[in-house]
Amino acid sequence: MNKRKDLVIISIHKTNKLYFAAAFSQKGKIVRIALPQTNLEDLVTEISNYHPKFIINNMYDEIVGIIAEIYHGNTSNFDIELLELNISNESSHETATLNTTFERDVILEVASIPHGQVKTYKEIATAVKTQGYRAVGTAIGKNPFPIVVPCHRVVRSDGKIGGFRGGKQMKIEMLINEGFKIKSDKILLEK
DNA sequence: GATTGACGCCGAG
DNA sequence: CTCGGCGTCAATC
Repeated sequence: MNKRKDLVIISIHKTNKLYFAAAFSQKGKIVRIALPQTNLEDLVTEISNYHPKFIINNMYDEIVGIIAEIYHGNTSNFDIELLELNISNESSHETATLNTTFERDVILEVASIPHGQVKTYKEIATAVKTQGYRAVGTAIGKNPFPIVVPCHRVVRSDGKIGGFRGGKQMKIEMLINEGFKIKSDKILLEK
């Protein structure tokens, strides 16, 4: 699972029923975002799988609050500069969170999908100049910054929803929050 | 090398 | 519409 040794700061935000959390490096950059959970412990456990050394502090709660808003479909755009996009094998950055340039290319491409729009895995693949559609799916599946990097806005070419780390249900919920209509596992393009 | 994916495409029922 | 089978390629074993 590629554990990091650096100390991270976890900040938390709670909405009605869901807890949100993100891990920040010493430089104040986001190194990982956790998918929301109803249980606070599960949330922290998920992050600690990647960052065993952490402290919980409320200093970034506001940023995590913005992430929660995006999850709920608000249009607030997020400054991608806040994300740690260094690659681990490229520079032995102790704060690196991505593994390869391929992953970064894919993540950056997904990050460019505007609120309220979707793209297909194939379109992402074309954009990063590969025909390895499945490899693209795998890279998106490892997205360390869900919600902010809107991997939920990537669907299959036949209109089906496709997979999601936090379960297809959560992906569907996020798309509905953004105004999409979904019928029997397919997304309807005219909202 | 061989296997495994958050996929895509085509053809057969 | 559903399935199988094959294409493709990066990561992992």
